[in-house]
Amino acid sequence: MEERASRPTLAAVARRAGVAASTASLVFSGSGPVAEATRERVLTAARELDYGGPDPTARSLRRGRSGVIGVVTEDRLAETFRDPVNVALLDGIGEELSDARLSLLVIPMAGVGGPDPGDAAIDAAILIGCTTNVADSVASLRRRGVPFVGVETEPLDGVTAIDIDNREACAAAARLLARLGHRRVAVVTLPLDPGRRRAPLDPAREAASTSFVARERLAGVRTVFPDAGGVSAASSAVDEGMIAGRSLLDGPAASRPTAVLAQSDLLAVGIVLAAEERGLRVPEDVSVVGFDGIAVDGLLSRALTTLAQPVEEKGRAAGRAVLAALRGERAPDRLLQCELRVGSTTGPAPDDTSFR
Amino acid sequence: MEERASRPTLAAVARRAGVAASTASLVFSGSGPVAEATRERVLTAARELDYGGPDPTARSLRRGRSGVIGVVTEDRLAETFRDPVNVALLDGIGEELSDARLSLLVIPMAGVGGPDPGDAAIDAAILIGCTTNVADSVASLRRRGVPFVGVETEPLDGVTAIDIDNREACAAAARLLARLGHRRVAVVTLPLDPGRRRAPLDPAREAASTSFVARERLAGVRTVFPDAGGVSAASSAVDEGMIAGRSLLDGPAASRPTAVLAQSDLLAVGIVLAAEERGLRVPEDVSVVGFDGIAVDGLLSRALTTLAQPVEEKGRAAGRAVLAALRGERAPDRLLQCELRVGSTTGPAPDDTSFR
DNA sequence: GATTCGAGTCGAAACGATTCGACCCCTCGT
DNA sequence: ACGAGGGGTCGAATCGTTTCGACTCGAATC
Repeated sequence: MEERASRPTLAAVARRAGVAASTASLVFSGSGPVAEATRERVLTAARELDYGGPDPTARSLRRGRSGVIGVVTEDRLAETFRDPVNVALLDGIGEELSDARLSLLVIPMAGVGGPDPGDAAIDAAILIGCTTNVADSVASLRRRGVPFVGVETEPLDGVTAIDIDNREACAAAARLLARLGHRRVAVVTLPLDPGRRRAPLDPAREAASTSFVARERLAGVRTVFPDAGGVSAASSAVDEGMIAGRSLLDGPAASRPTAVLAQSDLLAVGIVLAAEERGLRVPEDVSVVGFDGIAVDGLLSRALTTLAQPVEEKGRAAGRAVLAALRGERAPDRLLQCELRVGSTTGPAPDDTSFR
Repeated sequence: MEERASRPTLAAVARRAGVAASTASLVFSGSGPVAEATRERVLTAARELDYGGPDPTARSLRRGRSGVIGVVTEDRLAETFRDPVNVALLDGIGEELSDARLSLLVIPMAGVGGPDPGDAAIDAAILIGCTTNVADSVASLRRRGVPFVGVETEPLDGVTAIDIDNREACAAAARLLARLGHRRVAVVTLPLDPGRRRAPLDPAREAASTSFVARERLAGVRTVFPDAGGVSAASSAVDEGMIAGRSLLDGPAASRPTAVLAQSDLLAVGIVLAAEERGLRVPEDVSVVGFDGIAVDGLLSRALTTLAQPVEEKGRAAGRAVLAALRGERAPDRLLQCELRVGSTTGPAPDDTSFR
């Protein structure tokens, strides 16, 4: 394979067709009048030289647009696709964008060793799943003058925010548990900061947390259970949920939480598994609530009580917002509501002798 | 927002720092010696002007590389993410690529109204899930001189092929059914051609099919059941499977197939549902086999008999191959094996009065 | 003390297109 | 018949870098 035998250029095609490069350009871009005969001649020359059309990079440089929308994700590429929430989100975004003939560039967030979001040739960007370390990416995009929208990021100046009502959703779940008689509830949070440390919650860590989503969801629970404690996980995954579940469910029944609110369904599944591992029955001994409403049926043989978020609608909204940003407009913020979907992992609080 | 207030350029930074643009370039690219004092001066100037680093497009144009790998998929963007096989594949690809600091550009295949694969600024490409209409994309990439690898595409000249052994896998499933006494088996194929027509199989259509995967899988079945007929689906989806299932399972028991081999798990699920809809028991009245080995547990309350393919390994292999292609090398072809995973949707053929 | 060497810097030439203004010539209107 | 208008074409400038060869200057070499 003669790999890099230089490809023909527009200039070469023009020369062969006996026209100026500018005229040949007109033929391919379609902007501007060209005589039918000339067009024919240029197209023929292109075919003869096996010219595949204008070079995208050169075209982008000159035009100032690349036709690519960046999707900045928190994790490494590999992990982005492993989370069903991200996938559903991308699905929604893609739906809006493919109509506009735009491509989707998946970019890992700044600072994890991958390429800098600013190093990609993109016209606009969407920040998704960027919970812990959004600042670098935002700065990078701003410096580059790339317009962007945020999906569940901290409120950012001049940036359209597409959010779900995390606080109210979690408050609703907490109210359910309160109604069922639970008093000792624990929360398993998403990673709180770039270090992704697994550790018990404490006020200092919470205050220092860079994860807007984790803080909001926690705050929602606290509106009902002001003293709720818990632990933070290192990622949204089943095995992380198990680790967190073990640390919460070990110890005597009198101090054990009777309900656990997980900040993702995957974590929730892990907690259920950890409970079963310990011989605890769900929901008789401990209730578990998840978040997301993704299909976890494959992982769990029962219906998880969860907060179902309209994730595809969120994606579509983000897609529309970034399209607006591209036009220089600013789409209004959105705050989508979740639905509390009661499954079979929640039930009345167990009789608690320590309260008698 | 003053959207397009032109951003500072490298030249502006250089001017401010009192050095030549070429020297400033050296500072950012790191290639070539620069005095510490000069570097400091340039960096300071950059900071003062809020310069975010060299423009990626201009850099790409000059360097001839963009740091982006294209993933060409059959469907529209939106549909790409809806198929769990694609997602798992992307996951595997991303794993290999993120180490190389490359980004992933998802490009819908040529000819569906989206952007042409050649219109994207990519260094190399991977063709995935391109079953029906790969020719245009291949031609486009070739004309552009973009190296690429194919995942389950037709064998292509000079292109590394990452395949699974579709033929042998389907033959193995067919042997299982033969062993169970089945004689009348039908196949539900993936789309056979760009038209994605739903229709009974016939030799002419099969010969004209542009889908390598569909043909191979069908051929595998035919090694055991040379006369197996069936229908083609319009896409790999549960509802398509139901449509296909209905068309196969209507009619008297004597002519009805006793087993159906679907070319994807999603189709298989649809067929099981169609059977149940008709009051047929699976597997007592009809056996169903899928393909892929993805988690369909959420869709079906039983374990599907299926051909599990090593889809993440396939993705990683594709990632490694494209990295090699980027270096101008050609990675060897791979032919990965599938595993016949027997679930509870297959069983002995029903007693068949027409054979007595 | 002349010579070589290399670190550091610079200017100019790509990279491959698009776009703007100028120009030509033919047609149409009056 | 003459000016206006517009379709069609062209040349030149531009987009923002990187890279190549050349040049300078101080230090090391013999």
